[in-house]
Amino acid sequence: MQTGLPKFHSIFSVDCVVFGFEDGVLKILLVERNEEPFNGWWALPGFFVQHDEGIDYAAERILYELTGLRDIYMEQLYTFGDVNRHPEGRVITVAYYAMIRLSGKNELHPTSNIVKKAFWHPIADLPKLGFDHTEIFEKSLDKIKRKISYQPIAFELLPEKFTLTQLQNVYEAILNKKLDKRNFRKKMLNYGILKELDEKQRGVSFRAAALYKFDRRKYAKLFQKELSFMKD
Amino acid sequence: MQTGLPKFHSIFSVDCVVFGFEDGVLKILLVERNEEPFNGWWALPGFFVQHDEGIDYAAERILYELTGLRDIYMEQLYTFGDVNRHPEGRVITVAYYAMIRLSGKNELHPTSNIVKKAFWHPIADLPKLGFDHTEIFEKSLDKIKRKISYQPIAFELLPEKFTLTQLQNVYEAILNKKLDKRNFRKKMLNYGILKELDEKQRGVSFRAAALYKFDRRKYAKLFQKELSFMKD
DNA sequence: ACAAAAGTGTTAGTATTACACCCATGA
DNA sequence: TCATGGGTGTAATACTAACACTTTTGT
Repeated sequence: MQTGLPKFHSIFSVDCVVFGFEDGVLKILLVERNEEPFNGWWALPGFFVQHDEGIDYAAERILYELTGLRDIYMEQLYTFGDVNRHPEGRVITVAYYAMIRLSGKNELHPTSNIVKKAFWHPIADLPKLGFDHTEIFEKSLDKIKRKISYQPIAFELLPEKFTLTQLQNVYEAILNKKLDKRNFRKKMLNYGILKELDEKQRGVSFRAAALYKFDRRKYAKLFQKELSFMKD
Repeated sequence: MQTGLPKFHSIFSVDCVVFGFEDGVLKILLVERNEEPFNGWWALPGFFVQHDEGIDYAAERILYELTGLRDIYMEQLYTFGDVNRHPEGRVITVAYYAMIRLSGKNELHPTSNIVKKAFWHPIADLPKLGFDHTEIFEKSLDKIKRKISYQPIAFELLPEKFTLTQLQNVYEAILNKKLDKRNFRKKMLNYGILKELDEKQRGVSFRAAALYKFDRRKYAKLFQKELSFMKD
């Protein structure tokens, strides 16, 4: 390294909070660590950033290596830089949050042996996590609670085609409160960003619900990038 | 450094977007650099983080050294980590935004010679800045535009005692649009977080306006940390 | 026929918008 | 007395919140 740059360097990492929605329950992805420190503990998927890769890219790479997941919605959350957050030295971490459609069985295939396995865990009763990962998770949850009210991120957790009840369930899981069914539907449909399909739900033992798609084109047109969802 | 930490290290820095409000105009703090790269250019105040200091602390220290400012409202904004954002090597930067009361003449006293001087510049016609600082500034402006609608950050830019018109001017400067005077006042007073003082504005050559204070106590009580300001 | 979830409207209350004139003060 | 900004109210509209029953379907 050259000229004016200082001699003291630091290590930095990324950690990912990956949200998934399954069985009406909001979950995040955890890994069981296979390395010191916190060997055998559960933690968020995360690892060191290479010297020659951008941090956004690193976040995607690391998530892929630790879980086999790729091409999912991901945003930077916050950077945690307390001096003592890593027991073995100064490591600054850039946290990301991500959302994924859990379609039945997404198999998780870590390709790295720094973790023993990866698995989904409901956010309701998270165990104690290694490092400051509990704090990171909490911050990510706050973030999506706010974000879901002005950006259409709920759709990232649902399959392409979904029912209004499923959509409401996502909102309820993230906001952690019940919403009124009639008001919810009225509001959602009013935005004009859902397209009702000719298709109906299949394989249920009761009245089949109409299926909808999120209409990205209409969304982009109507609100150039933003809208006010769900004050409820 | 020990055990499992990798050999590749990186350098990181903090950069600060400091907002001030003066003569009805929103300004940010710039420095004239006295070092390569971008020697002689204007840029955001920023510098490298020490190996043994937390990043929040580093942000405060660096702002103080480059400007003489201390104890001001400051929040982390975003981390910029493209590989090539710094021309001399890999430098990841954590950006902060800050707000300060500009009471007449805040003298700026850099105590470090890595900058020639520090000065306030209106955001309306910012020059080209060094590094990716223009991008950082834009992100910070987006952030406060949003934040001012749900957190009482406008008060950070005003003196302890202010008039409703001054407060409205802050909103207008940040949102970059005119607001209706009657509606603004009604709304603000309705929140119940302003305390009207017995005092009036002095030294003006027209009808003196009533002075108000932001009532932090009431604010904290009413809304445990949040409220919805100004959809206007 | 029954269990389970889908689907549907109205009303009351609250918040938002648009809009224009008189008032108090210092020069 | 004039110039300057301070201060004020109302009506129309849009949004939010609360609330319960009928319909459809598969078993």
